[in-house]
Amino acid sequence: MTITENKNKDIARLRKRADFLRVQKAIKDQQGRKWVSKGMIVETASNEVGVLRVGFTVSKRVSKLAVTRNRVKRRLRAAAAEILPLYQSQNLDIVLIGRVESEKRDFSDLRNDLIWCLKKMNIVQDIAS
RNA sequence: UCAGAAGGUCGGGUAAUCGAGUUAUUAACGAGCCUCCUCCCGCUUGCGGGUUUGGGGGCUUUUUAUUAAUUAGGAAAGUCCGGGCUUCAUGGAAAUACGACGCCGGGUAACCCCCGGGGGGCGCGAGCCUACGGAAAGUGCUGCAGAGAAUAGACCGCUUUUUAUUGUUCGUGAGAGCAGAGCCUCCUCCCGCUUGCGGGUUUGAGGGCUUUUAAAAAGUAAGGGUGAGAAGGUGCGGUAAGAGCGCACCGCGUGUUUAGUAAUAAACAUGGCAAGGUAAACCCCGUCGGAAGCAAGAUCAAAUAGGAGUAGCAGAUGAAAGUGUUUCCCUUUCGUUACUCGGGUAGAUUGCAUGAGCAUGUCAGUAAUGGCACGCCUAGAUGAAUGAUUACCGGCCCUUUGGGCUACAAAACCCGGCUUAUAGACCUUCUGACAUU
Repeated sequence: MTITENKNKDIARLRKRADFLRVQKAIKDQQGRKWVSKGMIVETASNEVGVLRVGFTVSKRVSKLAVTRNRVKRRLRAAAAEILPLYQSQNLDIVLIGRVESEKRDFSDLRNDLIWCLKKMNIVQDIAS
């Protein structure tokens, strides 16, 4: 409703291959964290930018069809757009990795998967309604 | 009505909430440039200048916001052909390799594409399929079956000759009994004259052989059988049986004429007739072909390494390069002097959306297509937008208070094609069968 809420909607995106590789390396070095749920895999690592950034990875392992991969990516993006603005102040890089179930899973379950993963990694202490 | 054939169109819709890219408009804050007034300085006193003061106007632009428009395909796919575009090269001659293509004519920027025609094959038909030059240039391969599979071949069968054997009846069988016809021979009979020989539409009697079967030799490629394929097909003649051995028609080869731009077709004449298939096996013949690709390339540029470009001069006996390879000719470079300055990775910008473009009309053409007129601008991303969620509606199917299905598949420099995938819906023309009038 207010101006501040509108500003919070905009989440920075990870777009360079180097950024993705940095998150992977952080997890390998025990600096970052990774949690697997039925609908997606969530990887996190802290960054120096000071704001929350998110990236999406859907490989050909999910589906050989480009149509399906695009749809999975869009659903993940829609879920992230609903949840992540609430935690925008944390300086984290988050990578969401699509799975085979991501396409057919109910959208509400997909949303709960994201919250559950974040909670398990102690990023979110209280589940906001 | 049912079953088909050809061509074409479409391939979900509405609403609500939330959201993305591009373009344009407007506004705000900031930045840059230009300009006017003011201010300051100089002396040439109406001109020049400004690290200066204050204000106005215009243009460009980052970010944010508002509003509006627009945003996946018929195949966007496979990346199989043909081009545009870009860079590297770019001289002449000869030999040779590699690849693609292959009936004829036309269309096109071009094609392995399209259209029209011809030949061949399939279908009752509408129509469909066709990699469709050469197998008497050579080499290779050719399973199984079959007597024989490529300088053909004799298994069965048919025919002739020779040898051996019998047909029928009875009998389980071994075997026993018994006939007819033909031919040969001896005796008899008759005739002739050469008087012991010759002959017989003749009489009678006896004996032997064949007809039945088997074997051998020879002939035979018509028949059976095998096969995808067995030396053209059908009929008549012919023959011991057969055979293009002869003839007629069909097929095939050759030649001529006619029709056609041509592929080819038809007619006539002529040859008795060539010897399996495979060239999507090598190959032969003919035609064509530089290479790499938007991660091409261009611009701006943190970093890193030391050169890069232009012009002049010199030039050997040598080395290298000249785009498939080799050879020859030819050319250039490798040296030095002078001048100039950037270089180029990460990253950014560009290439990047007006094009062999689309729609309508008209004219030419059987058509593909082309000419003309008028109108339109229609995705442009780059970890990659073109959507997410919910509800309702629509369509099809079923066992119908309900359930199921709703496809294939997403631009990545751009066009022209091909190929493959596709739930379902619709339109036009045509064919066959049945029924009714």
